[in-house]
Amino acid sequence: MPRKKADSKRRSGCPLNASVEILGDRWSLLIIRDMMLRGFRTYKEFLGSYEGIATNILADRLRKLIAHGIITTEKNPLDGRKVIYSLTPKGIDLAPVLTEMVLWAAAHEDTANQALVHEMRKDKEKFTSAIRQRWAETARAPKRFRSLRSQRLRDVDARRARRGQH
Amino acid sequence: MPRKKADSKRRSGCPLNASVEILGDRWSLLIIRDMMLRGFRTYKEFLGSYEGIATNILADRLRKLIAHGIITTEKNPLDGRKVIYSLTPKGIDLAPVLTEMVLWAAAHEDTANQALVHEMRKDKEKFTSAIRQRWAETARAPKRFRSLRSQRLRDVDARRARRGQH
DNA sequence: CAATCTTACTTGCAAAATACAAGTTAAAAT
DNA sequence: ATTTTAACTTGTATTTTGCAAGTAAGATTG
Repeated sequence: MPRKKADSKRRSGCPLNASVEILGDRWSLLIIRDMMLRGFRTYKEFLGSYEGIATNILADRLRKLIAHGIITTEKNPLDGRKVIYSLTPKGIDLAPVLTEMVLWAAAHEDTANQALVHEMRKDKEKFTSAIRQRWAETARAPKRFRSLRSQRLRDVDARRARRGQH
Repeated sequence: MPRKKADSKRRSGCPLNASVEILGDRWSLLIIRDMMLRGFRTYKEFLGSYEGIATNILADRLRKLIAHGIITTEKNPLDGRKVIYSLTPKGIDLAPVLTEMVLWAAAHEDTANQALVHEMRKDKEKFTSAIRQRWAETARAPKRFRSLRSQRLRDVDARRARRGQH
């Protein structure tokens, strides 16, 4: 079974064209950014992101990212409503692409988040390997239990806080 | 006069969002690839590129790339019909972005052009600085005369060849 | 345990972007 | 003087996007 498969409808075999066909829209990379940098894992979190993606577009993009093997889903066993989205190795490999796009815009456009940019610029390698590190700790199977447990604790806290506000 | 200017309509200040709003479509980066890697400079060359961009879309993308300061135009003084498109420093700074996108797709998708990919993978820095080098030689003002002269000679050759075919 | 929330979606429709075909205009070549 | 070429523009159909309003399954609350 081949791990790579040619998309028969592709306009050309150029690797840049492949990237552009998969990632070349106004939302896909922002979703990946939210997963990679902000640790977002649920539909609701993506919906709440600052840029304000529409719910139908979000559903469509998630579907496409899954189809391209960039993310995967699993159910949260502690709350059957929640779907947990995770980056695959292919997805986490987009870290250098994101990094270069951030650095380019930071150099040539008027943008915010200079702290992030400085960290990236200081040592790209270090930055992307730190991303990988966190991903390996939270998203991969071996340590899943810890991850789910801390998620559950956070949920309990959130509920308690909400009650407190009413 | 500030070299960077905030786009008031931007969805967020995140640098990745800026990149995605400027470059996030199916054609812009392909045009930049053709300029950077294939040395394309004219409308007709872009139109003839393998992926087959539609003429109205091409005109629109070129206009937007100019508006964003990524490319510039000048008239070819030897042929008043021709417009010469060039990458600006901001445009050539996209080389690392292109490189990472190519390497990502080459690693995870079924793509062609393995020679290019190997060269990129062997030494990214070397590759992007070679791109810069060529750009500095052909696109910048100081050596323009040589560039235009060789263009004229190529035109003459092309005409001679066409006549030969009839 | 019935009513109410939450979460992750889907559906319908208007507006915008894209693609395709067919012009148009200015300059160059014949 | 006529034809060709280069760089576009102008319709128009199709596709994609965005917005508002559902819906269904599961969890929480009184």
